[in-house]
Amino acid sequence: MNDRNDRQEFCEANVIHYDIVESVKEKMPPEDPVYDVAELFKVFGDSTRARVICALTVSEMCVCDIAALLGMTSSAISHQLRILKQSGIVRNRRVGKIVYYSLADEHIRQLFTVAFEHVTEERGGQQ
Amino acid sequence: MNDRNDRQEFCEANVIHYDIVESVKEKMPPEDPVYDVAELFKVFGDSTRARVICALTVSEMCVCDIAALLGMTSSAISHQLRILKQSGIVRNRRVGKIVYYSLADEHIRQLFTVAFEHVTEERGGQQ
DNA sequence: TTAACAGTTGAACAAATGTTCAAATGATAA
DNA sequence: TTATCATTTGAACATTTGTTCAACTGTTAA
Repeated sequence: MNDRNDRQEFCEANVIHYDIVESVKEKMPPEDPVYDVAELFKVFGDSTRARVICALTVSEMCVCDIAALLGMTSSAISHQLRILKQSGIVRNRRVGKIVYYSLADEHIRQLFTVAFEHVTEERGGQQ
Repeated sequence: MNDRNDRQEFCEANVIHYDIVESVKEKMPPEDPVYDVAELFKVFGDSTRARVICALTVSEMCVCDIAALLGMTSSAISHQLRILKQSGIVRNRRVGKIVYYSLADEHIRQLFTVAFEHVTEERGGQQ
């Protein structure tokens, strides 16, 4: 399309280190999964949802109990559970009027475990 | 403070399973770290920052090159790098006019690796 | 059927957030 | 010194987002 090689889509004007930019462009993970990862982290990045997930780490729970545990309304929790379900983070099963939610994937636990290690080590750490 | 026992701060009105709520309340991780974890995930949860982090996974880079690589302005990148630095996710070193940024912690790589596994396994998975 | 209750849903609102733009640093070279 | 360039910063703006409120499902029990 252009006069030069077509593998650089970025604006050439301000690049300082061509070789590094090229190398990183080749080696960094493909775009789409990165957006998916960001989307996953975004879902984790709300304190209410994070607390819900931590609760479900311990035990399956119904909406009512989660709301009571966290001191919030069932409506607010239900809204968040819907987001968590859409993201494939939680599952639910219905027993009569009650809907029980639980974690859908073992990765979730793993991610929170590593994240906890990070923030607890950080205590009194750099900056 | 109340007539009953004082270990339940939650609203009793709508709790269905007292025992489970009590049990989860005891076993779930303490509040403060959960908020820190949510904060960490929130920083990861922006696609620009996630892409910056993925780039820095490959190599240390300067602001200019990151901006060129991602097709964004240096200003936008600088704003995000500031957030990443404040969160202890990246470090920087200055060489003349140029400021190089790199990942500050090995946990970052680990978290992104597990997250990538999750989203790639999910492809064509449930829901 | 009716009443009661767990849960869901949509609209509305306030609060938080990311990018742009312009101006300001801070370092190099002339 | 002055000019140039990489980077930073603050204000402004549009967009996104979480909670509340009210109404609505859908199931159980009378």
